[in-house]
Amino acid sequence: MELTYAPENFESDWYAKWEAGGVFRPEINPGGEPFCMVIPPPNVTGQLHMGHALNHVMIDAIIRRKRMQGFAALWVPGTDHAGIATQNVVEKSLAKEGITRQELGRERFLEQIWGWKETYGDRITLQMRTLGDSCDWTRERFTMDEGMSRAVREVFVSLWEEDLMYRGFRMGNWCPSCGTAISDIEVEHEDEIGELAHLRYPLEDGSGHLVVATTRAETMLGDTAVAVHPEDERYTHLIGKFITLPLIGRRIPIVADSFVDPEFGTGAVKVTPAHDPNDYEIGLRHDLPVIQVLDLEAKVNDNGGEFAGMDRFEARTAVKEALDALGLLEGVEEHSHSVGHCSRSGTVVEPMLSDQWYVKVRPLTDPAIDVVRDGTAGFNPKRWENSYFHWMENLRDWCVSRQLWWGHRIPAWFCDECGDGTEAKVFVSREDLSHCPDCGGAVRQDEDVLDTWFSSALFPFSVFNWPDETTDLERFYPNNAMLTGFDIIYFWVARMLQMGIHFMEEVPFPTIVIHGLVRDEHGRKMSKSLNNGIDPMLVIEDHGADPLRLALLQSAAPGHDVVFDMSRVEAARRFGNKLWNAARLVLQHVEPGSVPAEGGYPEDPAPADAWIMERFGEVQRSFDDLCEKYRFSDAYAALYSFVWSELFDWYLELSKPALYDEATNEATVQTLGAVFRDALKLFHPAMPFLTEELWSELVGDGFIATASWPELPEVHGPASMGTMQDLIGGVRSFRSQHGISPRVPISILFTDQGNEVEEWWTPLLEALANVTMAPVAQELGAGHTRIVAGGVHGFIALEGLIDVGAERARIEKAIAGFEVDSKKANAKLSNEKFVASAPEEIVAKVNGQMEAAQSQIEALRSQLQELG
RNA sequence: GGGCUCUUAGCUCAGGGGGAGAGCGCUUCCCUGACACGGAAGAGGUCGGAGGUUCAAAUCCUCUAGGGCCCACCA
Repeated sequence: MELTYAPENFESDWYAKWEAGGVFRPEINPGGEPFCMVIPPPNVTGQLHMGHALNHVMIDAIIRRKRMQGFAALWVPGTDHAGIATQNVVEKSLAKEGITRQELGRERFLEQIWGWKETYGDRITLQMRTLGDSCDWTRERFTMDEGMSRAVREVFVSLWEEDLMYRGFRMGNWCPSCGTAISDIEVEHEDEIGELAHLRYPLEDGSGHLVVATTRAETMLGDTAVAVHPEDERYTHLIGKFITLPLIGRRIPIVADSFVDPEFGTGAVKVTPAHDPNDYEIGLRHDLPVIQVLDLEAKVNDNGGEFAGMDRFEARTAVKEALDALGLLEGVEEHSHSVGHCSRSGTVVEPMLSDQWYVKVRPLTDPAIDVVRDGTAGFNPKRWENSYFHWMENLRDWCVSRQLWWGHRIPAWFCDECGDGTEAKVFVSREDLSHCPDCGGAVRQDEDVLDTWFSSALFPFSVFNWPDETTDLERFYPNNAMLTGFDIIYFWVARMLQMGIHFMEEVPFPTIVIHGLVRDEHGRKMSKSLNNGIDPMLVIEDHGADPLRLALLQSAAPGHDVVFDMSRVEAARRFGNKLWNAARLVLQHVEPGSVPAEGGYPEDPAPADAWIMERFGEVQRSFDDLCEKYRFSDAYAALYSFVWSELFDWYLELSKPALYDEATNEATVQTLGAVFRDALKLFHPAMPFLTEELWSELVGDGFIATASWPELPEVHGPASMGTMQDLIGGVRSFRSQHGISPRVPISILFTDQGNEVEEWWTPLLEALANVTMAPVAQELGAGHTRIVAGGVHGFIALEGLIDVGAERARIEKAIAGFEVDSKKANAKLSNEKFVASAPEEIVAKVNGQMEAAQSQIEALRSQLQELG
C-alpha cells in the first residue's frame, strides 16, 4: 500500500468495476425487498454543480446503505430535456454564427438541439459517475425518449378526456424575450422602485378631468375605460360619463367596479384589458373592448399611434413626455412595487392575452393535499408542509403550453373545415393524425410544446414505461422516498404528487426529504451571475470524490442551507488519510485478505476488545437510527468522532501491546479486523471508493458495496475502562504541565477504594502513559503528589524533580473545576422541588456527580496541604 | 400584506428542557516501530436583547432588534 491516501489512484477504477459487476442493479439482491428512488433529473446539457452534488450524495448515502441492508435498491438516473433552458442555450450558440432559429426552421433547429444533446448529454452522467452515484445506468431515462413521450401523450389525452385539460384564450404571463407563455411559478417577483405617474384624463363634456395613477403609462394607449369604486363619493357623479383618451382620442366610459381601492392612488383606475390581469377582469364585467397595444416582443403595435414600434420602456417615457407637453401629466412620485421577471431570461414579464392549454388543477390538488394531511405522504422537515398546503390551496390552473420548439409537441390537431368559422375544431389524439377524423380533410398539429415540468411530473412512474404494466412498475412504484431541494417543491414535488395520485391511484412516495441550497463561505447562494460557484469536479480533482462526499454529508443538516466550506473537504481528506493509515496498521497484524466479510468477532475478547465492541455497538445503533431519520450530518458526525477519537486514538493504541505478543493475540487480531471492517462498512455510503479500496486489501472478497450491513454482537466491556482512561489522561496532563517527557517512566503507588484497578491495566498503562503501578496500603503524604481517577488515587514521588509551585497550580485548577461541578449539583439537590419533581434517574445522576466531585476535592485538598 | 427561517467559540456552522459541540484557526510539547494529511496537553462562548412557563431554559412561549428566504392580481 502507498504511504498516504491518494484517491486519484483508484476512484475511477472502482466505479468501472462496480458498473461492470452490476452492483448498482437491484437484481444484485434478488430476494430483497425493493427500495427505489428516482433522481431529480438534471438538465441533459447541464453540468454538475454543487447543488446536484449535495442532492446526489444524500440520495447515494441512502441507496448504498439500503443495498448493503439487502434491499433490491434502485436509484433511477435520468436527464431532463429542459425546454426553455436548452432551447435558449442552443439559440445563443447559433446567434454567435449569426443564425436565428426562425431562419433555420423548426425541423433543422430541432436537429441542432438533438445534436447538442448528443454532444453534451453524456457530460453530466459522466460527472455523476465521478462523484460515485450508484445509479442503475441500465435503467437510465431521458424525458424525451420514446417511452416517456408515450407517457406524456397518454397523460395529456387522458386529462383532455376527463375534462381536466382545456384550451383557453386568457390573460397569462408572457416572456417577450423567450417568446413564450410561462406559468405562474416561472415568474419571479422582485421589489423595485418605480414611478407612479398621475395622468389627467379629460372628461368628454369638457367639465374638467379625472386623475388616474399608473406605473405603466404606456398601457394607456390601450385603455378602454376608467374605473372608480361604486361608493366613492368623489366620483359617483361621474359614473356613466365618458372620457376622451389623450393621445389616442378614443371615447371611453367611466365605470363603477368594486375592485377599485379608493385609498390607493387617486381612487380612479385606468383600465387596459389587454395588458393587465385585473383590468381584463374588469373588462369582462363591463363588456369593454380589448385593445392590444403591445406585440409579442413587447413593442408598441399599430394601435399605439405615434408610439408604434417603440419598446414598452421607451414608450413609457415617451407617453409621459407627450402627456406632459399637453399639460396632462399632473405629477410623478416614487413608488415601490413588485415586478415579475421571467425566471429563465430575467426579462420583465408582460401580461398578455393568448390561446394556451391549461390543466384544471383543483381536482388534482385536493387529493394531493389530503394525502399529506393524513400522513400518507410526509415532508421532512415537516414545516415544509405548511408552504405546500398554502401553495396547493391557492393554485390556479396550470398553463402547460409553451411557444417553443424543443419539447413534447402538444398532441392536438386542428381542422379548419370542421370549425365553426371563427375557431378550428380540435382533436386530441394518442396517435398522430394525418387527416381530420370527421371530414377527412387536412389537419394541422398544434405548434406548441409542453412545459418541461409536465413530463418530469410523471417521472416516478413514467421511468418504468407506464402505461405498460411492467414488472418494474409493479415493483418500484410507489418509490420509497423523494429527496430534493426546497426550490422545486412547487415545480416538481407537488406535481408528482398530483399526477401520481391521479394516474397511479397511489402516492408516488411516502417520504419527501427536503434539503437546502448550497451557499458559498459568505452565505451567498452559489450562482452563475455572482460567479461564486465552486465546481465539484475541480474539488474532486484536487481532493477526491470521497472527501467531497463526506464533507457535504457532514454539512447537510436537515432542512438547512449548506454553507460550502473547503476546509471541511480538506478535513475529510485528512480523515481519509487517517483511515488509510489505520488500515496499514491493521494490515501489519491481520493477514491481508483474511478478514471475513461479516462476523468474525472473538468469542472471548480481551477487556479492551470488549470495550471497543460495546462502544461500537452503541454508536452503530445510534448511527442507524439517525440514518433512518435522514439526519446524515448527525449520523456521520457521530461516526466520525467515534472512529477517530475512540477507535483510532484509544483502541488502536490499547490493542498494540496485545498485538505485539503473537502467541496470545488472536482475540485482539480478530477484533481489530472485524471492528475496522465494520467501520469501513458504515463509512461506505459516504466514502464508497476509499472503503472499497481498503476492503479489497482487508477482505479481498467481493465488493464492500454489496457486503452486508454490520451487526455488532452484544458485548459488555469492562466497567473500569473509564477510570483507566481518566488515569492515563491525568498522567499525560501531569507530564504536560511539568514538561516531563513521555519517555521518562513514572512510577505510581496507588490506593483503590472502588476496587477498580485490574491486572490487564498494566501493559496498557505502560504503553499509553509510560507508567508502572504498585498498590500501597494507605495514602501517601509528604513528597508525593496525587492523581485522582474514579476511586483510584495514584501517588507520584516528587523527588524534587518537579516545580512545586506548578504542581500546586495544577491541583488548584483541578479543585476549582470540581468545585464548579459540586456547586452546580449542590444547588439542584438543595432545591426541594427539584428532588420532588425531577425524574429519579436525573436526581440520582446529579447525586453521583455531587459525590464524585466532593471526594475529588477532598483528596486534592489534602494533597495541597501535603505539598506544604 | 401573509408565512417560514436564522442570530451559539476568532471564522464557518451543528445541536435543541437536565453538566455548551464540530471543522478550521490559536497556545505548548512530541518526527514514539499506521499516520506530521499525525499524536498529546490546552486556551477560548453569561448560546442577539427583554419578559414568561418550569424543580430545571441555549433549548418551549411572548415581545423586541438585526439578517435571509418564500408566497401575494401593491393600478
